[in-house]
Amino acid sequence: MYRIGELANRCDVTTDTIRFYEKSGLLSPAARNESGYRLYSEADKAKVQFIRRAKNTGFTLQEVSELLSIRVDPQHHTCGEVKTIADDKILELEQRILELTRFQTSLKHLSETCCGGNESASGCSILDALEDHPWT
Amino acid sequence: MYRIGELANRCDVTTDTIRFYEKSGLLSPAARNESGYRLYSEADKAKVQFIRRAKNTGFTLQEVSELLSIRVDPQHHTCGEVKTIADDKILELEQRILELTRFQTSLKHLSETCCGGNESASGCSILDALEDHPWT
DNA sequence: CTTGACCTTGGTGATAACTCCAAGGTTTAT
DNA sequence: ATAAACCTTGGAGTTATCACCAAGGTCAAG
Repeated sequence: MYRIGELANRCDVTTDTIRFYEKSGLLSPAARNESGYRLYSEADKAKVQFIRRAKNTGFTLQEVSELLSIRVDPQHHTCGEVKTIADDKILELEQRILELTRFQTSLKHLSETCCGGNESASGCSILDALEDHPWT
Repeated sequence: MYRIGELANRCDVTTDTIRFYEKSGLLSPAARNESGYRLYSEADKAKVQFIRRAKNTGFTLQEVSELLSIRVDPQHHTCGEVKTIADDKILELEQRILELTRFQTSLKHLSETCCGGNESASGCSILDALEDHPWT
């Protein structure tokens, strides 16, 4: 069992962040010791790391909460619900990945057509690159 | 030339958002009419749409500003600079796409192993799926 | 048994990216 | 010529996601 500081260290967040996640209902300590210190388990650590990853991929904390709620109370979720939530998110990610890829393609085009030298960048506009390769 | 309301409509944002972008230095109207109304060109429309797309792919407005500055003042940017900025963003996008893909793979695994029926979802946890297919 | 590093709660502050409002001027359709 | 629909500036409010601070309790080391 970790205390809050050690958990924070291992997950590369601050103690404030962990308390904030608790206040937001995403995470509660596995236990408290006699003097009220929060104590966390390995599962809690996995949960924090999950939250960070999900956040980095663009989910809001509320969406993360929705994802996590599947575990918190499995009695009140059916497999059908789980599948629906997961499949929704999969599609959402599909879209995001597509958009990111298109953006990246445009930037690659820009980079390739840019001479890269010391000349003024008059012909090297991001918008020009995007106009040549429209996104829709 | 559009007035602000029409530009907003065409770009699917509010007039407040456009004024906010102006205040943030991302966009200024091509002109003003005699009574002070903002007037926008097609290029301005392209710019707003660029901002929205970039934002959707996870860039902050500050980063968008950095990208746009290439066009705003091409005299003071060399092709070398443009290439550097673009290549940086390309790498960044590469990372984000990777992470999104990993997340998606995990969700797909969850969805596949989930029976999808009316049973309680006791065995169908996102975290379990992630533990089976660790991300690092 | 004191010092320093940790923990507690409760509250305020910070930043991004809007969003809404008020008081008033402008345009347009009937 | 007037009502509806638009525009102006300036400023205040909102939501998400934390970061920081104060006043005090806890614990291990020297």
